[in-house]
Amino acid sequence: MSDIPKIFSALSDPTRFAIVERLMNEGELPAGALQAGFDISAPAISRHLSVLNGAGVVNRRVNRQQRLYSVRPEIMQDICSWTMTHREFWESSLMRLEAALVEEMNKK
Amino acid sequence: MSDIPKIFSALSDPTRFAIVERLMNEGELPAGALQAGFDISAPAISRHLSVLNGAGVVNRRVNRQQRLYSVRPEIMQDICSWTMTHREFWESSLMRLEAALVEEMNKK
DNA sequence: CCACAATTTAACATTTACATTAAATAAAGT
DNA sequence: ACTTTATTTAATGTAAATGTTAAATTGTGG
Repeated sequence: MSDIPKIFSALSDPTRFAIVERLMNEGELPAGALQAGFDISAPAISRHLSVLNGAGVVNRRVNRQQRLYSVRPEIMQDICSWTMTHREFWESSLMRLEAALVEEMNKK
Repeated sequence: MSDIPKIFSALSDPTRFAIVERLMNEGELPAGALQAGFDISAPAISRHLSVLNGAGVVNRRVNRQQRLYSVRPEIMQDICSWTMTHREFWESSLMRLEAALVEEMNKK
């Protein structure tokens, strides 16, 4: 299994989170296209991309003088799977909360 | 919707991640019980719990001189929901990857 | 009220994260 | 070869995170 805290660390920065969302919505993009839209320097974006790559969140591909980045879908599946391993906990907890709310309503 | 990067930030620390997993498996626990098992000082654990609480990941409840902590199930649901909003992206991507693998197999 | 137990806050040191500007690298086009 | 384009690496400063020990807080019980 993959290192979930490391993935979360990569996604904990708002800029990196936005980059990943953009890549999922728009597909593979070069570093330059990602810089546009973030009020931040090119080296800063490059570092963020390097962090994402280091955590296995994105892939890097070279095409001419561009570096194209894309989200590794396995990472999203890993996060989803992690929530699922605790699904019994949170689904039953939420049901108890809902039941407690209904109780409250009936009392008043 | 909730602040996913903030939740990820809270869960990016290995100690905090382990605390949250323990709380989900064992249920509500006092700070002291959480300290045991982590080779770290009580104030450090207290700070980690405060960070988790600040991000809305855990709830704090007072009972006698103990502070009891538990995971807020909504947070797990929020993370799960976030992956689901991008499900089309990652499921189709994974299918393409699998198809490409099958192609490779057939060639050889 | 005093002592104990559980936990947090304060003060401090150290490491890590993130931004910037300037310089380096890589690939193409002229 | 020289210039332009795209991106990264280096050097540096500053802010934030994390750990420690010591002191303060909060609640129980003699």
